[in-house]
Amino acid sequence: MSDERRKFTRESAQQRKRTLIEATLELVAEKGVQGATVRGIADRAQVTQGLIRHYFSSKEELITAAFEHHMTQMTDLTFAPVADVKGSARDQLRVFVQSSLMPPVVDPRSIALWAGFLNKVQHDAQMKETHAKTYVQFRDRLENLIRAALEEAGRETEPARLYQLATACNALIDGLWMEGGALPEAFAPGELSQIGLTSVGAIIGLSLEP
Amino acid sequence: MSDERRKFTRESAQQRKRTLIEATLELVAEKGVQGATVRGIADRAQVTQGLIRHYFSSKEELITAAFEHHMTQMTDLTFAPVADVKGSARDQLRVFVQSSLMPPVVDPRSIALWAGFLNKVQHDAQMKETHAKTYVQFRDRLENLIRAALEEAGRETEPARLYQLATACNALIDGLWMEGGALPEAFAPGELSQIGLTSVGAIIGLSLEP
DNA sequence: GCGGTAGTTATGCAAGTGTATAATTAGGCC
DNA sequence: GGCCTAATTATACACTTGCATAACTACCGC
Repeated sequence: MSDERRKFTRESAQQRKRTLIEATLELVAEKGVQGATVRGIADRAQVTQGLIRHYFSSKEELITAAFEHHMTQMTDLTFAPVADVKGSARDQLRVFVQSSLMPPVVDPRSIALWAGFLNKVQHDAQMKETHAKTYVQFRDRLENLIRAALEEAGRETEPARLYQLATACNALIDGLWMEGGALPEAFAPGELSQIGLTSVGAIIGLSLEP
Repeated sequence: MSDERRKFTRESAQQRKRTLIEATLELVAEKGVQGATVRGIADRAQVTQGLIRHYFSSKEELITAAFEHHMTQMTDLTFAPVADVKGSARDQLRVFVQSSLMPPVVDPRSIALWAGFLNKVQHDAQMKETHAKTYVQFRDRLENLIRAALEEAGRETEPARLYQLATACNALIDGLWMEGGALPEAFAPGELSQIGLTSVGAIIGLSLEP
């Protein structure tokens, strides 16, 4: 009697979409966008493939939704820790750099997702916009933190210079993030944060170490 | 008379393999590894798909060969410019940083390839090794250049500190490389090199600007 | 010129792909 | 408790995929 019709429970649209998106992200991280097949996603989410079409009009739409969900989550993850800091601007900058270079932000899965989505990002206008927006958001936040920390130390900085500093620090953080995710075993816990703090401090000329 | 058998010319194994590998790299950059189908690669190389099997026992093998070819080429591209520099160690470091942040090293295609191959790199032992080796090679070269430049300036540096400096500069370069490739329109020509030079100089405490 | 061989093309196949649609059934509502 | 509808499953289809194998032909050595 193995050919009984599968039992199921109804779920809210929100809940189901979320489950499907999370299954999608898992598979994209593991096998890339093309490797994340409709059937694979359905299996992972413990539903049948037809249900995907019920919530998303195409695989394309599901992928886009998953990408947006992931980007939002990454932004939240990096911005949340600094929101709790009540200390000086320098402390806020320090926490921002540190938390950007620790799990769960630094994670092989994050890198895999970034890489998995990149092709789509370069071809799909909507995803490209989401990507650019997230980048600018991160960079601007960093620039503001740097400006505040420098002002606090009594150092006025002209905008062009500030832009350069933020771009450099952003690249440094991204590079460490990438290396930490791509070669996880190459770095001890806390090592990336340590290097990040020292180097951002050197770039902007203001020590961030306690 | 459209059903005539296709005309062809015989080529050396080396030449054919190279053509196939280059077609593969183009397609992986455009659509990722899964999107680079055997038929698509054959089309791009202007041969029929059966020929691929004649030179590579599987798609897997072709992908691996293409990856290795690409990594070798990237390494050559970054190391060649500095080999021509006869000046001081500081000059060599300067040229290394500059050329790593200019075309053809900085290129949307390079990023797309990096991203396209990443999944395979994380799952395939041979590709993982090639990747790690290339990373270490680049990092060590950078470390040696930094050490030489600092020594030249009369500054001895302990190994642990040197390791940190090299890792940080490496991350900075990688981050700028990534951003330049992923958001090409966001940077003016020469801007990445400029930011790279200033920031590497700040990190190691030795100005690289002429 | 002229075979012969290996480089190349053509064809076929089973498995997997996204999408469409019909058939069921869970669970809220009266 | 028994409908009724929307959530879910099941099935089908046309197409693509990597791989295998048979058929052909360009070109080297004689």
